[in-house]
Amino acid sequence: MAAGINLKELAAELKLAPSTVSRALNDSYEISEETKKKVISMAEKLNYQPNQFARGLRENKSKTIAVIIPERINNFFAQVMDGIEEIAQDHGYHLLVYNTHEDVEREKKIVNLLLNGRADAVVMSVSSQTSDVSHLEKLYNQGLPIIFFDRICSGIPTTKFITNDYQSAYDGTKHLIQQGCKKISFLMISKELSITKERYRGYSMAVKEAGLVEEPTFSLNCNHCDEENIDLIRDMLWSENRPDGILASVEKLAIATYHAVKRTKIRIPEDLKIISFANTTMAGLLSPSLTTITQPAITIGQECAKLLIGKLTKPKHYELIDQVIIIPSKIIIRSSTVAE
Amino acid sequence: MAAGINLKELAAELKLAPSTVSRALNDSYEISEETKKKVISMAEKLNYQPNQFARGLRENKSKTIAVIIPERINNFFAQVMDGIEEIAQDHGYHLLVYNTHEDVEREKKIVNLLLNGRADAVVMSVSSQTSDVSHLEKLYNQGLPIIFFDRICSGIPTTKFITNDYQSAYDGTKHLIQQGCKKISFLMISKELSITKERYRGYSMAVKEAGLVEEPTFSLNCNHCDEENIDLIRDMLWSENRPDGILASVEKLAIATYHAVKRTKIRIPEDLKIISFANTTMAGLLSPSLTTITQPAITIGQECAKLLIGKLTKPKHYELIDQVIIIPSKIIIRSSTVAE
DNA sequence: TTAAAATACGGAAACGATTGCGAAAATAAG
DNA sequence: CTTATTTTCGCAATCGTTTCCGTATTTTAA
Repeated sequence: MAAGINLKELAAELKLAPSTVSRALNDSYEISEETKKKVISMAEKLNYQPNQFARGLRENKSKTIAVIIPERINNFFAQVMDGIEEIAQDHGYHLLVYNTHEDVEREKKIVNLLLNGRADAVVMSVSSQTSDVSHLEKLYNQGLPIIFFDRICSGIPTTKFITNDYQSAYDGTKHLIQQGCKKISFLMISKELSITKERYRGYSMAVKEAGLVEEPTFSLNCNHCDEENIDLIRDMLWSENRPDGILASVEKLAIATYHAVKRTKIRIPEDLKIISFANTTMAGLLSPSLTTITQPAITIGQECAKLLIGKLTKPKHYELIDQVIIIPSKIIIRSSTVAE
Repeated sequence: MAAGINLKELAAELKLAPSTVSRALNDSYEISEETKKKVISMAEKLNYQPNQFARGLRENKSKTIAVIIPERINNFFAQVMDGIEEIAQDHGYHLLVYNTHEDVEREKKIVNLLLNGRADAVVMSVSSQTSDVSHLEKLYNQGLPIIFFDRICSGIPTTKFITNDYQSAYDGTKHLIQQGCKKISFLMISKELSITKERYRGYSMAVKEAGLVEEPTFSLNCNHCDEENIDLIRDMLWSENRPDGILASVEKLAIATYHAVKRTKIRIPEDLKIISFANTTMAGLLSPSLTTITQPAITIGQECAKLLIGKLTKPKHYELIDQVIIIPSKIIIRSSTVAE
């Protein structure tokens, strides 16, 4: 256990007071250049690393951001985190990452663990089960800066980053209609989710505008069990009045649809066209390749981190005002919606 | 900024000494049951949260594990992290996550940041560029428990978790041979990586045993740029003496191969068979579906965390001895290696 | 009844960094 | 040469816990 050297020992080595050494390392104007150089070189030589507990206790800052996501095996969230991490690393911030597995109870536990100063701020996307938000209010009321992305929580007055969910769902649905779809199904994982509501609005509007009927059975509320979802979708595809187009509001439901279709004789895109919100790099390799609404995930992560770190480092210049910032998605048309 | 209450304030509220309250909350034998109850109920009422900096400073423990991975947009690493997190959460540990992006310089910086007690232990998989391991030795010499998984670092005398890389590569190659392949290519991302060496050994052995020639040009050393990899593979597939089988040592190279094949008239599996180490859930949906060597990622994560937390909480019962623990992979045969 | 031991709690010193304040030493001004 | 000012640095308090002591009270043993 070759524990690192501490400030007092370093000071003793230099025959200086700890306060002087501290100031020298923090580049205080009170210390001469000469002394600073000596201190810094000695610190490097002895590989001095300031104890972050002592510093945190004194400054009440952890230089850490907590990121809470509902699932990890998902390119969208992975990309967002890469974006957050990039900016965070640039500013010397560390990332504490938590996966709620779409479970609101886990989410509550995790949020409670964040009440003791372990993180200076929180970036999160709520679980699909989250409707009661009292745990998030508690966090907010503690004064901890918090930002939501994608699956936002409108009840908390802070800044949120999303994509143009309404518009892109509208555009995606319209694309299906232009390709000849008459009976379009909307696949979702939870009615509670902000993204579900917005994307459904866009879908619904496009359907209405086209004068099509919106069958209630076409709005399929799936869950987080892949196998069950496949069965649900397959049942819908086997039914008398089956859809000829699908808008999947999340990637996993498009994947489930592909699996479901494999168990039928339905052909994509001839019998069924499908478009999905998705960030997978494999969209182009599926059979047929999947038309996607792709979210600017990395950018979202970067913007979240920029704003949050701005708020943490220059509180006077940055304000987490109650607003929703929209970064548009891109529709990438592939074979799953276009008959050859 | 409704800051939480601290121990002293809680003690004042209870008209007790801070030391007594601390002991009561930590269930010390020195405190009467009656007092304990009072203290605990008051602590809950006032929502007291012990300051983790003060505690960390005093105990020199952060209850945090650092996880360092080379990429995040990768199901294998995502699953490993889910496994680690599951066990960590059960034991009250938090996860600090870092992505090196396969960049050894970033890896060094990150490792250096971990020298100040921010984490109690480290779980990592090295970057593909890592050959000099002095930064990891420094970490080890500091006495910080460290465990490697998958891409291990044999120079550090600690416990490592891997899958049966040699055996599964051998089996995978043999499977290709049984399916009629005569000219098998081995795709890798870095010669330095432990997994590359082992998987290559298995491949090479199977090729030799079958009496086949191992063309030097068939061992393709790719990099981390997807586009370049696609070009490299396509060039190989366009060459006079092109392979009729491919063993991809990592998932992204199988994906790159599929992309490359799309730009040729080569048919899978008729003209080219392919098997790959991969953990994607979409293997079955690719066209044709991809035969994979799938690693027990979640289990690997769980085992890493179990051992590490055991070492941290009961140092006498757990030892991070210099050994490699093997958890076998599973070969899942799909259409990419089997002619119909 | 008295000494010894167990019980229950308080006081104060750590842990390692930062920083307000004061005091030397060096320099400038008169 | 004296006084004022600046530069440079040390002392000590502080952040919130935990824990080593010490002490008062109660219980047990003799």
